[in-house]
Amino acid sequence: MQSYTEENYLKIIYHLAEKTTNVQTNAIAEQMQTKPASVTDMIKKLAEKGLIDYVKYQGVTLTETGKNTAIDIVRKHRLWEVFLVDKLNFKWDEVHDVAEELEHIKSVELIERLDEFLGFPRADPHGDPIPDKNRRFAKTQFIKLIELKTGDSGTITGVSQHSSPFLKHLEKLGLTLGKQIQVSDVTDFDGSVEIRISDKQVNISREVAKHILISSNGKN
Amino acid sequence: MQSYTEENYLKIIYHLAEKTTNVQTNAIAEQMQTKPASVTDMIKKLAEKGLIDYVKYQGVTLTETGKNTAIDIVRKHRLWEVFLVDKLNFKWDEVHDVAEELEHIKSVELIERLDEFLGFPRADPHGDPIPDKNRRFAKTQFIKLIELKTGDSGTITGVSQHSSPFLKHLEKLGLTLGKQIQVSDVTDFDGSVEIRISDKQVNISREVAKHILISSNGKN
DNA sequence: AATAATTTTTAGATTTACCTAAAAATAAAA
DNA sequence: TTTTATTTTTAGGTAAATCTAAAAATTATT
Repeated sequence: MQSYTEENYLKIIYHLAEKTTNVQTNAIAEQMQTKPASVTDMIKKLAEKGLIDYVKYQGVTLTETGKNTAIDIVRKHRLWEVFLVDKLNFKWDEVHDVAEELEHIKSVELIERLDEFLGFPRADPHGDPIPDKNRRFAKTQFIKLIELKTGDSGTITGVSQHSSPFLKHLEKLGLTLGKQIQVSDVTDFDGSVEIRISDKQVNISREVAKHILISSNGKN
Repeated sequence: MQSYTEENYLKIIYHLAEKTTNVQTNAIAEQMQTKPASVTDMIKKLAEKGLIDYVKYQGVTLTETGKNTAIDIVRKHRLWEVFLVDKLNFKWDEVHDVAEELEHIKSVELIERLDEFLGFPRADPHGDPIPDKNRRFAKTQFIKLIELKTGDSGTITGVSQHSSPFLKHLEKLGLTLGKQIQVSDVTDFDGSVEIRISDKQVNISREVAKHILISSNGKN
């Protein structure tokens, strides 16, 4: 049985491990909004509990057990987000903080029933995949909007940034999940992308385009 | 902003205060499953924060602020119980522990939307009243089944014991909320009560009858 | 009212998750 | 390959919530 804090460490290590194999102390500290010294304390403890492998100065990796725990938390977080949006009519930019709390509720039964109640959703309101109860993720084939060439089209199926300002911005532009888009131009000057969506033309910055995930309908 | 633990203290003091005006250290300790010495520490802290009035050796009472906080927690607890039973098909004897965790989720918006989603229920699955967002309880007029005389009838509208064995027992006997009953006999010997429910006769012990709450249809 | 029993508080420790400041190890630059 | 910069760890300490054991206050009993 882990504490709230331990669970947060595992979750953060899990997410960091999606980018780098050996997760560093400073990276964890930044995500946890704490100091590196505190992280060292905690990772020692997690290592003792067999949740991570830890070699001094070399960063950490999750053990099987640690990874399972992390995936369970991710699953809970995303299911609660679906609940908040689908059932309680929260907007996609309002759900993160609440889900951050709800993800620590311990009952297994609760999550299985919630999953069923929600119709076994495979993605959360931001398009992130929801692992099933056996911790298996549906295969998803995302491509970043920024990687599309002029003429390419696809469907918006996710975002890789969950900050409220970013999501509100997308919403204002009509760039929500499920929308069909086509790249009509890529500006040489600043790399901003001109896209067609529902017969309108919108221009988005490179920075925005980097965080929109597209399931491609194939090139041109 | 209170900690999880502080909230539990306030909630427990609130419930104890329904029976006695000055809530004693030992009583709190028992409910909190902790030691009196720990309680003394905590009530000092709560008193400093202005959540309770505390005179050494004289027990505590909730201040206005403390009471409000406690009612908010009770409201959350009961709304979540309704959610678990009505939406996720939990049984009434399975919801307490999970609701005990859920009641500490902080978002006000969440609770208001949950309340609406559930259709603004006025009682939880055990018949306990749910305060509205202004902390007002619906007036309820309960009478204990044990207080009914032979011939009296009424509707089961609550229970004053939430333990799983007790609730399972009631369910087996068909004594669930909303059921119409009539007292057909009270045994002199052991005080057990014979009742008629849906044309069946069931006999319940004094102990059980004490914890069933009836909204009376008037005497005889 | 004096004694006994109970309740409550104090004193001093422990554990968890933090912190700062300084030392040690590793990585990058001259 | 030294020197410098960065990262990480150690050492020592703090605050929250708990504990045990003993002292003090209150309540009950003779």
